[in-house]
Amino acid sequence: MEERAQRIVDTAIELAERGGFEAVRLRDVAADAGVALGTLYRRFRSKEDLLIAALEAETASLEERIRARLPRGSTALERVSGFFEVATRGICRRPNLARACIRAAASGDPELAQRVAGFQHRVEALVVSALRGRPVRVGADIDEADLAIASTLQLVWFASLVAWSGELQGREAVIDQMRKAAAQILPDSRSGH
Amino acid sequence: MEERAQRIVDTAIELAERGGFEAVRLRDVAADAGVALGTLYRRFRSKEDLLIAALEAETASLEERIRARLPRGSTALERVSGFFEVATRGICRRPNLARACIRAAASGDPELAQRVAGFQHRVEALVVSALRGRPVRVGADIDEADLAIASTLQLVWFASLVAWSGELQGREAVIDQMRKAAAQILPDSRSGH
DNA sequence: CCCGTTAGTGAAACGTGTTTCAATACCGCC
DNA sequence: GGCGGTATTGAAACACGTTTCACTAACGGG
Repeated sequence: MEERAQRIVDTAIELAERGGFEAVRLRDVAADAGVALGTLYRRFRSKEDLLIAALEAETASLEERIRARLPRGSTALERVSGFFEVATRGICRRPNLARACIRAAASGDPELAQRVAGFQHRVEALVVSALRGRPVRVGADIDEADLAIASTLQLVWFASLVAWSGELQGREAVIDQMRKAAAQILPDSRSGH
Repeated sequence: MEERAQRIVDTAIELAERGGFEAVRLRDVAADAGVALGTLYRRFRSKEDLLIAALEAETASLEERIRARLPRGSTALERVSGFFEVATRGICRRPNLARACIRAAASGDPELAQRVAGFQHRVEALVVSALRGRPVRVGADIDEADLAIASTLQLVWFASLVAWSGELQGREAVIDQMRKAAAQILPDSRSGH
């Protein structure tokens, strides 16, 4: 991404951190980033597009931190629960930003669906990594059963984060829900490996 | 709900059916319902509020139809899968309306969270009904384990519908995902009852 | 160095969600 | 029937996402 687009995204992240979705006023983003409104719209089709770009940037950094130290634990359940705990805390650390990105991701805009799918696949890869206890790349050949488990858990996480973003439940409830879901889904036979 | 509010919601549903979220222009809703814009805003705090009311109305009618003939099947898995198939088809029958309601439900507005939670609890009750093979009221005393299963499946369904509403996947993929998730979660020992 | 093309700018305009307000209609009560 | 209070109306105004456009700056090839 060119420097200009990067600066726009950074500005959007700053504003979102401060005041959430509504605080990301595109006139302000453009002004703060030092570009004209038209330039912003040349790079990003919509506010949601911009916030998905922010989500991607944040995901990349979060992913890096998580991959650096994969959750330890002797069973798949412990590792998967650990992953979701770390990931949830990481996301909820900046609640306004998170809410803004989640809202953009849940907007249901078909133009953005592929990008949101990319995010989901990255989460799935991280879940599979935790399942197996060793890193797995996005797009690598993944066992069908593992992928099915990861896919379901990722959906639960997403829905749970939407509920969190509406203040229907707290951060700990999300973590708890993921622990429960993981316990329900993971076959015990998988505990060792 | 008074007749006036009801008429506003009905009008919103009509417009949403025809053209989705954006087609529900509140000026048009007010005009078509024969009330002033201010009157609409006295009853509904926002566009999302109005669409959640539409969701509630639609849910009530869908719920009635589903309760009328609970999915048959000798195992919990069959019944639960059957429920989600019927429910998904019922919702996807009017895709524009469904997308509009889903978008409102996913907006993450704390003002509406309780109402969205109400919807989720109704779905949970229906899932538990399918699990047990007999009707369960909303708010009834429900076994903790059953509720945990229903809660997880309901979250998967919601997230899957969000993906559908973004045209990331088709209606059949949602049904398939629910079948898979149910198979993952339901303990085999529960098959009989 | 000039030229054509592309990116960027500034400002205005449009659409739609939302708010506001003065004027009016309605309705129960004395 | 008059009165007070509340609901409704009509219209305007505001905020912000989005589009448009005429103008200018930058830049790479001849």
